[in-house]
Amino acid sequence: MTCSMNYAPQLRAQGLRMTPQRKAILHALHHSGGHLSPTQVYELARKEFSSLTEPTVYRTLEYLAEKKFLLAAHVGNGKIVYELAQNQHHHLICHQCGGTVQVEHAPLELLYRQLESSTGYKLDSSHVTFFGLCSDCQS
Amino acid sequence: MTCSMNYAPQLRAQGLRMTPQRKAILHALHHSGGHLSPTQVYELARKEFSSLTEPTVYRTLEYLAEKKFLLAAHVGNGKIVYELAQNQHHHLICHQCGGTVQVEHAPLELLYRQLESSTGYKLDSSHVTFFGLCSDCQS
DNA sequence: TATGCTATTGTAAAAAGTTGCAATAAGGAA
DNA sequence: TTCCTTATTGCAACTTTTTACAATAGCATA
Ligand SMILES: [Mn+2]
Ligand SMILES: [Mn+2]
Ligand SMILES: [Zn+2]
Ligand SMILES: [Zn+2]
Repeated sequence: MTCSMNYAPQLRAQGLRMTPQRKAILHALHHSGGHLSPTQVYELARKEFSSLTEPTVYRTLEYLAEKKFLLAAHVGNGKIVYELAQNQHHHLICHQCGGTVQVEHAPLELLYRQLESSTGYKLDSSHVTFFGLCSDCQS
Repeated sequence: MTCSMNYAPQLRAQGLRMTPQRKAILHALHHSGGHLSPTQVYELARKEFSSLTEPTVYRTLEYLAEKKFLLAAHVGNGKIVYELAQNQHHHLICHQCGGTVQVEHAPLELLYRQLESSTGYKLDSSHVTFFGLCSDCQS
């Protein structure tokens, strides 16, 4: 747990408290780098804080995502995964082999403007998931 | 079950069999019109075929979606819902109140072309989910 | 109509995710 | 340091979803 990451001040700024459970969960997400399922977070974070429980993991992930510290994404099936909210991006997933490609936000800007003006919604700029067949799986 | 719907020939054309379980499941989706969760499908379809079981419902929904008879969508949380694959559309969901708006495919065409040429993927044309705040919830 | 192949289903058990509520502890204030 | 407020957690029970495998039943063929 002696790593550069320290979310305590940012949490406090929004009225949230820093707890050993949250430290362990954020730590797991930080060091894994990519997307983690709640089960994976539970397994990893438990190494930092062994008395961690599942309800806490699910609630924390959902809450921190709502507060914009995390991003939730749907990758394929019906599974939800989380990652630290850092750079803005989207996903393109092959529903054959599961292979994923990151997509920049820039090419979506025009579409977003159109949808916002036609629907009145203010769109989130992160984590849209597209599905398709990768070049290998098209044959 | 005396309604116009008859999927048997289409199923057969792909090597799938028509069973009373599948009839009941398709019937439920047909008459409800919109999106149904697996649990909702289970409850509704059981009225047509009372010995239906959960594993069959989950497997059937996933399989029929894979075979393009159904569309799967993620609406908010981590929940997956299904509907009959008919018209091509996408969804825009308010993550505050849950309100949803259908989005035509046309405005996505340009983006799709760009993503296909930049990634080599062939994109699915159905059921992308965007999130945002509806006009009411922006205040 | 009877037969055979195999797609589909049910069973039973486990895994994953959710809920309500009482107990705990973070962190601001005295 | 101690106290207080209340955000956060653990517990226990429950619901939803998944899995492996043996039994069943579509439907093509004769
Ligand atoms: Mn991502
Ligand atoms: Mn839809
Ligand atoms: Zn692929
Ligand atoms: Zn709203």
